[in-house]
Parts: sequence; C-alpha cells; structure tokens
Amino acid sequence: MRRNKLGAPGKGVSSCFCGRARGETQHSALLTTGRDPGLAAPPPQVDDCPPLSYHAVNRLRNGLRARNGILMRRITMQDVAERAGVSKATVSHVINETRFVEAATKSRVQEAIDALGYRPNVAARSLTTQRTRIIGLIISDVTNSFFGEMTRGIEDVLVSNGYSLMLCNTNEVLEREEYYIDILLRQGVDGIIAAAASQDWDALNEAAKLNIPIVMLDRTFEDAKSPYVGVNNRQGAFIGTRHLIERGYRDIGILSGFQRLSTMRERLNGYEDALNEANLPSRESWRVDSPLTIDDGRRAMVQLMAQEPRPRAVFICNNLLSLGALMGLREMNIHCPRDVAIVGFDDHPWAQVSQPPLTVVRQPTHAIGETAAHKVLAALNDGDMEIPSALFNCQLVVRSST
Amino acid sequence: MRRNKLGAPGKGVSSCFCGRARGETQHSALLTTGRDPGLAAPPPQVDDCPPLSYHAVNRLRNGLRARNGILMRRITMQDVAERAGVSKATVSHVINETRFVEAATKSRVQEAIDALGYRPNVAARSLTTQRTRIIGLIISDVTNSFFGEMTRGIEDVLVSNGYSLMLCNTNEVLEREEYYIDILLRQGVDGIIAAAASQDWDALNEAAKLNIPIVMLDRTFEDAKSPYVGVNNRQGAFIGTRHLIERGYRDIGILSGFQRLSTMRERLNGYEDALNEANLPSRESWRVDSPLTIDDGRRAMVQLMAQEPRPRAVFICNNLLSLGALMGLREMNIHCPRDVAIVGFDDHPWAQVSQPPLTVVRQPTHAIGETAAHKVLAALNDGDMEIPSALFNCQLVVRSST
DNA sequence: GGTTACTTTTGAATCGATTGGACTATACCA
DNA sequence: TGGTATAGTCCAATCGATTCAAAAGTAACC
Repeated sequence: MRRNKLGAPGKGVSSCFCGRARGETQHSALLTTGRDPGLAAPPPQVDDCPPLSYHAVNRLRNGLRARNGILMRRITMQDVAERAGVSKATVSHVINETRFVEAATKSRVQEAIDALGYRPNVAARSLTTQRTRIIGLIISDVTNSFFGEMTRGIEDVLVSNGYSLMLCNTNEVLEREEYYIDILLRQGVDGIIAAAASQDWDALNEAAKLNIPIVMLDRTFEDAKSPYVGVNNRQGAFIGTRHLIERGYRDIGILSGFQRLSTMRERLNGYEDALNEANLPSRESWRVDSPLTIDDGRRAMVQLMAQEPRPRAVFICNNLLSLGALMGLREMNIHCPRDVAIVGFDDHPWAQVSQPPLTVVRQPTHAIGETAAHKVLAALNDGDMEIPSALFNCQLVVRSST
Repeated sequence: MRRNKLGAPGKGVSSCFCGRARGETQHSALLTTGRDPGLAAPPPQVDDCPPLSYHAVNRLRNGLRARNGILMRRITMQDVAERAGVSKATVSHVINETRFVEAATKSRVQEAIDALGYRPNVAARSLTTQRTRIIGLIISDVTNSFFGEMTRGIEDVLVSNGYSLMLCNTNEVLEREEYYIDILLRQGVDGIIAAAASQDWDALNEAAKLNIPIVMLDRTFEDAKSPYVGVNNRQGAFIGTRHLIERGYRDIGILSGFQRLSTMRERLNGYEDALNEANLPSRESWRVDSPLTIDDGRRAMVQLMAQEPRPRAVFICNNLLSLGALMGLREMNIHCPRDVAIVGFDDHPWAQVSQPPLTVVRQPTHAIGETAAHKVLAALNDGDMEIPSALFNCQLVVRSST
C-alpha cells in the first residue's frame, strides 16, 4: 500500500501530491506542486505518501495545474459534506430541496458550500438524472440576422429558465445537420429546436425515438411529428404582394428561394393568391428561384431584370435575397422605386437606411424564438402534453421602395 | 426479490416493463408498454418480473416513452459488449483507439455498434475523462452582426475539431456575465472564449483557477492573463480618420462607445493619432460617447450634429452606432456626404446598399473567430504552451460616404 | 516441459452526483 | 412502559463510461 503509483519515471509529476487532504480542519482547496511537471526527470520519491488514484494522476498529467503554479483540486460534494459534518445525501437534499432538512443543518451545509466555493458537476448530475439542461439549436446560419434574432429570443428564455444553448449552424447542408443531431444526442440534450435543412422526418427521427422533444422552427414539412413555430408565410407574402397591387403595380415578379423549403412554397402561394385575387396573370419567367445567399440574390435579380418585358415590381422572399437584389439593381443602374418597386421579406434595422428604405413584410423574430423555447420547455415539464404549433402573423412595414 | 418496485399505485407505469432483454439473441432496443402510462389506475401486477432499478423507474416516470408508444431503452456500452461477445473495456478501446485490438474483434465490435445504433453517453465519458469537448462563448449579443460573424467563425473551427459551442449573450451586463461563467464552469466546459463585459480579471479568475483555457475575444484589459484575439483598433481608427483628412476634411468628430471598453479607448487613440499627425485640433465637444446600440447611436449623432459649429466629418466607432447615425442624419435631413462625411467601423453587406454606401474600416470577423477557436484548442492540446495573442490589421473600404 | 516474453482481453475501481429505503431519535398516546 | 408515528439523516446502489493492473492466451526458446 506504500508504493506510489506516481513514481514511474518519465511522468514528471511530483509524487508529493498526496491526493485530498484528510482531517477536519484541512479544507484548503489549494495544493502546490514542488516542481514543474513539464520536465522529464523523475522527481525524488517520497515514500510516506498514499497512492494516488489513477484519475488523480491522469488529471495531473492532463495539466489541471493553474499557470501560477497553484493546483486546484475540484471540490466535490463529499468535501462539502465533510466540512458540514453531514452526509453527501444531506448536501444533495439541501442543494436540490428534495427533502426536508433542519434549518440548522441546512445553513451549515450552505456555509460549507460558500466557503469551499463548491460547484456541482453537471456531468455527474446528468448521469443519474438523465437530464442535461441543455437545449440544442439547429439553424442554417447565425450570421443571417433572421436566425440571429431568433437565436437571441431562444437564448433569453432558456437562460432565465436555467437552461443552456448549444448552437449548431448547418449552412443548409444535410450531412452537417445529421452530424449535429448525432452530436446533440450524444451530449444528451434535453430538447432540440430545429430550423431543419432536411425535407423529411428521417434526420430528426433518431431524436424522436429517444423521446427528446423537438420544436420545428421557421420551417416544417409534411410528415413532421413536432410542434412548429413560425409565421403565416402565405399571409405574409399575400399582404406584401397585395400592397404592390394597391400601389398600382400590375407586372409583379417574385424572387424566391428553393421550393423545397416549406416557407418558400408558402410564400409563393401567398404571392399567387394576391395575383389571383386581382385577376393578374402570374408569369412563369418572372418567378425566379435562387439559393438563399446575398450573391445568389444579386444574380437572380440581374437575371430577372434582364428579361424583356421585365416586371415593374418584385416581391422578394428573404432578407439575404433583398440585400443581393439591391446590389444587383445598383449594378444595373436600375432605380428603385422609379424603375422597379420592391417588397422584401424579413425586417432589419438596415432596411431603414438602405437606398431606398425597404418596404418589407416583418416577422416577429424575437417572439418566434421565445415561443419556440417556451414550447420545448413546456414539453419537458409535461412529457405527455400535446404541444400545439404557433403561427404568428406577419406585418407590413411600408417604406420608400414601393 | 420478486416484489416489483413499479407496483406502487398511482405511478401509472406498466409493470410489464422488465428492464433489459437478456439472452444473446434478444437485442431489440424497442420495448412496448401495454398501457398508456398517462392513466392513473394501477396496472395489473405481473409477478415473474425482476425488480427495476429505481433509475429505470425514474426514467419511465419522467417520460422516456416515445409518442408513438414505443419505448426505446438507451443503448449502453454493455449492450454492445454483450452483442459482440467481449467486455466493456474492449469496446471502449475500439471506440477510442486507446489500445490495440485484434482486427477480427474490432470489426465484431463495430458491427454491434452499428447494429444497435450505439451512441456513447457524453456525460458518463466526461465524468471520467474530466473533459466535455464543449467550449463556452461569451459575447454581448449574437444579433450584432460583428459578433454573429465571429461566432460563426468560432463554430466552424470547433465543429471540425469535434467540439461543441455553448452560446452566452451577456448584453454587456456584468451580472449576466458572472452568472454565465458560473454556468459554464458547472457544465465543465473545456475552454472559454470571451468578449468580456467586465473590466478586470475577477469574473474570469474563477475559470483561470480551474486552469480552464480562456481566450479574450475582441477586447481585453490590463491585467488579463490570457491570450487576446482581435484587431489593431488604434491602427484601424487611424487609417479611417486619416482617410477623412486625406479627403480634405478638417473638422472631424468622433462617435465612440464607452471608454471602459479597451477597443473604444484604442479607437479614440487612433483617431487622435491621425489628428495629431495632421496638426488638427481635437475638439472636446466633438467627441461623443454612447452606449453601443442603434438607438443610442442615433441620439448621439443628433446631439453631435446639433452643435454649433458642427463637424464636417465623423468617425464612428461601431456598426450599430453607424446604423443609428445614418438614421439620425435622415431625421435631421442632413445629407451625407455633402453636409457631413462618415467613416464607420465594422463592415457588413448592408453598408454597400445604404444611403450612402458607407466607407468603413473592416475587421476580418470570421478570421478573428477562427483564430480564437484555434487558440483555445491549442491551449487544450498543450496545456503548458504559452499561447500568443493575435492582432489583425484593419482594412479601409472606401465607398461613397466620404 | 518449463520459463520467459509478448499479445490481447478482461475485471474492477473510479469519476461525482441522485435517491429509495432504512435507521435513529424524539414525541405522542394508550 | 411500550408501541407507533414522525422528523431528520445516512447508507449504498446506481447512472455509463474510462483505464489500471492483471489474467489469459500464444509463441519462442532452452
């Protein structure tokens, strides 16, 4: 029992590190090493030192050594229990309020916690409780202000409920989405909020089988088995397009994203609803689909405006496309709104200072995020409750581009 | 040993759920419950069923029951081991490549993993390894495209190295920052990247004591003990201001953020460097500090332009302020660049389509994020290495506002 | 056949919490 | 006095992995 496991040459960790301090009064969490563990020469053996657990050794080797040379052993519940003179169980019950504990005991425990700066280990807790208090968020790109603002709304709600957010940007790449879902499941997230890149339930099904609540954000698809939070895209596109009609435009094109996204399909529908209502023809060649990036938007707008005849107004289905479209018009020296009017989808502060300030259909992004977060939490708190979807209405914000 | 712990009335969970399937050929992960666990009436007792662990019971009660009525027990390493006819240890070694395993054994294990759809439990792994492969990111607000883009850069690097990102928005509120740091430490993050709201090392010191690598993002402060990744703000402000001078402007004001942020102090310095170089006076009243929001920027700009005499050019220290400033000018009917020229800090696509398109000092946001991520990972991989700070240069992008 | 050396696999301890059941002490009542 | 109820704690099993030390198997050589 005397042999010191740290004595092996080459490890370079001082064998003076004797594991935890014993005795009631020694509760200092700071232990110092005499030598720099980075060096290769074996330290002198000190034999009246109990062996270290391999975990302790491992931690040492892995560098749990503060740069100032002071070692901080992790404070565990056991330390708190010893200092307070109670059992681990009691400490746990104080922390989680899972059982009644006498006031005097409770305050002794609390003092010990404060004095030692105890911080529960979430991994250990998760192992028993099977919950992590982490929610995974899958979106295409935080850089897109639309997703950025939703993310913010989600995070606000989560943090005020004691949950953390794990962020995953898929860039609309299916493989990346699948990869992330796998990662999130390994991490054991309690729930997932997803603006899915995929078009079916397959990728999310893994999560569903493990009964992890899922909330579909922004988009959904036919066979989705989860609540959906987003806007009424058809209504949004409808009011946007109708606004153009009311302003007297009759030749109205649409710059849309790929139709595999439910949002884009619905927006196209709303656009056509408005045209139909006004008995205006919908011209095939004025309907341009494009990937949802600024540059693709620019190209698509150029393509649209190069046509003969060309539309006098365009409904644009996404903020990145709008931005690109403005760039395209600038390139072609086409003036907006004189030569062509524009209504965009998604509002953002810059739309107020663009040339021209953009008329847009606004989505309540922050509220959508908040709602989505509330729904995952609701599902977590009551696993059996059917969580209804939430559909927000869009709002028309009229500026100078129409 | 025959009594069934699930028999307690009111729990409403079928006692037919007998824990894991035994025997070699039964490896189906799907177990069905006969009744809806949501109902209150106690199910009939089935006595030849071994007792469940209280954890199993707990999980059941907590609703690990897929909505389609199919229960999926979590697949553990033990299951894989049994199916492959080896021990847990061997499975672990196959997965982590920690020891040589014979090719035949290895492939048997791999088959079992695939067949069962085994997914390691990160919490359990973290408990022994003391690592989580999670990096915490503390920023003020993802909604700010500057942070959004850095976040993106960080996430890209992390994910391609098998790490996950936990996102924390502090809104520049100190308490929130402290709260988050505590949370991150409980979660046991491996490292932290922080655009700190605080002005000293206190908040981060907790993390430093636990020897968790920290990278300061965008800002730093005097006593910071960690590497810093950001831009040379002084140089950036210098070239921006000098550009104004070169364009012939002599009455140049500055719209800045609070001087407690290192970035803002440096930018003010750069601005003054440029004025000094040209022997231009720096007028106290043309130096306006403002909180970093769009609306505050608008107000500050209005205040600045209401002065008599007023500056003929303004250097603006942040993208939100620039946006607000443009709004303010629009309100006051002041034309840019005719009445006042503007150079902003931070570039963003909308700066190309604003009225007027903005001349800006651009920071390589994505690269900053990537570098920051690389630095935490480097610190993790070699705990003893001194990680140097990285300072990027800014780039002037001339558009029409000057 | 026995010893040694090496390869491959396994048993069991461990990480740091949670929690059901049991234990102890005191109070209350008959 | 003895039995029961209750309040307050504690013991020990458990979650699902990692990893040390050692066992089991195999080959080589005398």
